[in-house]
Amino acid sequence: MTRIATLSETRSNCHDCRLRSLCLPDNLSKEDIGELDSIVQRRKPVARGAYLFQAGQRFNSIFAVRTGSVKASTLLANGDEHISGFHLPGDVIGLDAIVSRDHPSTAIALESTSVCEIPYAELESLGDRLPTLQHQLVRIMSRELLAEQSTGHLLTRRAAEQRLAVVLLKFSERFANRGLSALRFRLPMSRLDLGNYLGLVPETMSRTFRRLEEQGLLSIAGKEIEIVDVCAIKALAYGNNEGDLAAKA
Amino acid sequence: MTRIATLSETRSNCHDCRLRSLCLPDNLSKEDIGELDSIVQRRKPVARGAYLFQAGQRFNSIFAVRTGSVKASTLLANGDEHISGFHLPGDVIGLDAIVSRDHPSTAIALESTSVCEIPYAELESLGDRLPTLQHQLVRIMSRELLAEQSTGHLLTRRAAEQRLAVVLLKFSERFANRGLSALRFRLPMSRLDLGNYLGLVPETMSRTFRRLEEQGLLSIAGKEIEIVDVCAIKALAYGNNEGDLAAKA
DNA sequence: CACGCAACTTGACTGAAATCAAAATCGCCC
DNA sequence: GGGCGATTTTGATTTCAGTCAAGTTGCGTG
Repeated sequence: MTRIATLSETRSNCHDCRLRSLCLPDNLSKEDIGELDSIVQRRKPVARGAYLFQAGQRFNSIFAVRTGSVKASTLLANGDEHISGFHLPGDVIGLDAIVSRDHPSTAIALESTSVCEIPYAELESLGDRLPTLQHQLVRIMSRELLAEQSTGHLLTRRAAEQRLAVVLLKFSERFANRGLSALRFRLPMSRLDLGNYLGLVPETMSRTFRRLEEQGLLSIAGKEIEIVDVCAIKALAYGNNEGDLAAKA
Repeated sequence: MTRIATLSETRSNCHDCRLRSLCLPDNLSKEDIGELDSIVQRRKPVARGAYLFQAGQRFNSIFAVRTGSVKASTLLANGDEHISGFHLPGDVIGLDAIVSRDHPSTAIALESTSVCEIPYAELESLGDRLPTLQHQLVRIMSRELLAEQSTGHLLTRRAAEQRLAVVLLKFSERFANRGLSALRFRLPMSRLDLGNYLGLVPETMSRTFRRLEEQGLLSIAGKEIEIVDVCAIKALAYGNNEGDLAAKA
């Protein structure tokens, strides 16, 4: 099974970055992008399992994912792990730490991952001088708010099939936003982790994926997913009709 | 049963507003607050059931709740209502509309409610001139992000008692943040609406409240709630130990 | 390549929340 | 105060995801 979904390598400057329209440079003039460029630190790729930052760590920077993927994880008081999100290239991580000045969760690379690190104090200062940049930051935060609300909605649904259908459609859309196939993609996280995020145990994840495949909605090979019957998946996800939350996040 | 929890009337300017530290004026100098004041529109109280804005409506303003309470509601494709949040005095509403330029949900007053309306274009312009104001807006958005993540976490829990325990503790904390009793408060929303938010049907809400009361954790009179055994509620909410997410949102 | 561990699958069983149905209560308006 | 509609409660039953137990597969490391 060959690899279906791949993000091509992004360039080493914001102006030429393929993910520009999802990230801070969007809406900025060429000159302003140049200024932003000067504060962005392009970190070397980190290996799978590496931490970008840890919960409780002092907040200094936000991070834009360039390649790879990241999960946001919290260690609960009872020793369990809770996964609160998955970040793809183009996502900006760490915005939740701005208010409290420390990171509420740990960011762990799901595969080899490269990020742009943007020191927040410098971003803040630059934003004071470049209003468009500051506005773009606010827009990105608004976008993240919407995404979190959408997750909240999905998690009020009890049915495992529905939860899975919604999250697959959300991934589908996120991949499409990045120029990849909406119908065939590779999920970077384990079934276990995805289940943790969805509030479903591994047994249920296994059964639910299998049911969706047997019903002809999906075709699955390991982590490779093909959405076979988009209409049926959407009907399952949202009730009798398409769209609604999908159009927002 | 007399009314236990009440927010006193806020003053008609930002500087003297009791909710200042939860809202945009926080961290601003007296002069800057004066400038903010000049763009804030203090709307007359609206009646219970009134809309502050509707889903799909063009985004022009954000709203700070001064008195009363508001639910955020979305009409789903299948005709059902989904409730995505409850806003108390000091909360800033509408931040999720910044990116898409239209409101994703409808804001409905749960009781007589007054808000300060802040036209966003004016706020944006003022923020360009007053960096501290813009930074405060970003902090408020970061706070909202945290709160949404916390909701997401609660909703991965399957047990109705745990969901209810967590949400009561969150309300408890929010009331405490506003100078009210953390242990005795009146919930402004119906059991139906709270259940919708939690993904629990009315029957389960009824049973779960009753169980928590029978077990001695709560004392309930209609919408008035008293948390009787804080330790037991926290143990129920978070497993064997206190704190963790509670400390963040 | 072999081994060990983590991830995943499968089957049987259980229990909690949803569903269904109906009754009771509450709040609002005339 | 009465009526009506919405909300809430109560009881019986069903459903489905979690738990328990064990087996299988995949991946990474030496």
